[in-house]
Amino acid sequence: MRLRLPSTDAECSALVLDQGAVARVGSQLSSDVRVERTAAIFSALADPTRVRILDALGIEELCVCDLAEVCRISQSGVSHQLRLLRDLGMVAYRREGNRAVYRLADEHVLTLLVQGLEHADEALGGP
Amino acid sequence: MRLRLPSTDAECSALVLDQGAVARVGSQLSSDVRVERTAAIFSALADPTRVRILDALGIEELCVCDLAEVCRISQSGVSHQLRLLRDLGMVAYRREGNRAVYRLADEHVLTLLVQGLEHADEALGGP
DNA sequence: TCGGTATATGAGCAACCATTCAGATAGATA
DNA sequence: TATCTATCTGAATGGTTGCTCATATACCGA
Repeated sequence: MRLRLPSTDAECSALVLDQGAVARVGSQLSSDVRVERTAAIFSALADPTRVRILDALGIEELCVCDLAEVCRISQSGVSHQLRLLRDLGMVAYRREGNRAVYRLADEHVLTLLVQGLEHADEALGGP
Repeated sequence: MRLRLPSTDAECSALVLDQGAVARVGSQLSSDVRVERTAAIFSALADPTRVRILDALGIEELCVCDLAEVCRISQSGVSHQLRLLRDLGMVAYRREGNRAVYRLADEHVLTLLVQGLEHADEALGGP
């Protein structure tokens, strides 16, 4: 019993070496939506500017202009990134006169970020 | 006292609204290397194929060919991604005859992955 | 040594993305 | 109302990247 039709990829003629393992793993593997949503979450943290934005908001809430200063990119650039983070529910904001004051949406975001930062520290002695 | 020279960006004329906040955050912000290393780690998890690879290896170790089957891409594609993950120290492998059997490098990788997966589950009821 | 098989690597391509520029929108002040 | 400021948004662009094809390397059995 084969798990899929022959690939269009010419090189994969043998298809599977250990059918048992493939079946076991295949049945326990996360669903496509779950995998894609996870990748999307990590994608949000996969850019230095966004990491800096979230790191900054983890310290205290800031308006767009000040975020631009802290992140050393244009205000427009920050705004684009903030929209992305907003759409993903990672940051929230309130209007205060002209300003839009942004903050982290919840603790969970900070937890994930901090774990990444710590992981980065550990990688110091790595290859 | 201004924190930097006037930006090349035409629109950011005011530069900073709350100098105090910018100074406070700027002094506590993570260093550039730390931020970039963190983004690099998250980048490794920012692709559905790599999430699938790590998720699969979190269940049991697999050879390249079987990983290709599980991830439904070509063997070459998996090999490229595995090299990336290897260079980042996220997976390790042993040779077994012709095969290269891959496994997760350490627990920390799985922890990070699982947190992302759980975060993805929570986002179900989101916007 | 000679095929056959498993993996790795390089080139090329199509898609995506982060940034900036230019302009639009909205609130504050006069 | 008019003006200034803060933010947002669309378009254009340079750079990155994930994939496949083609090929190279390495290991095994005959």
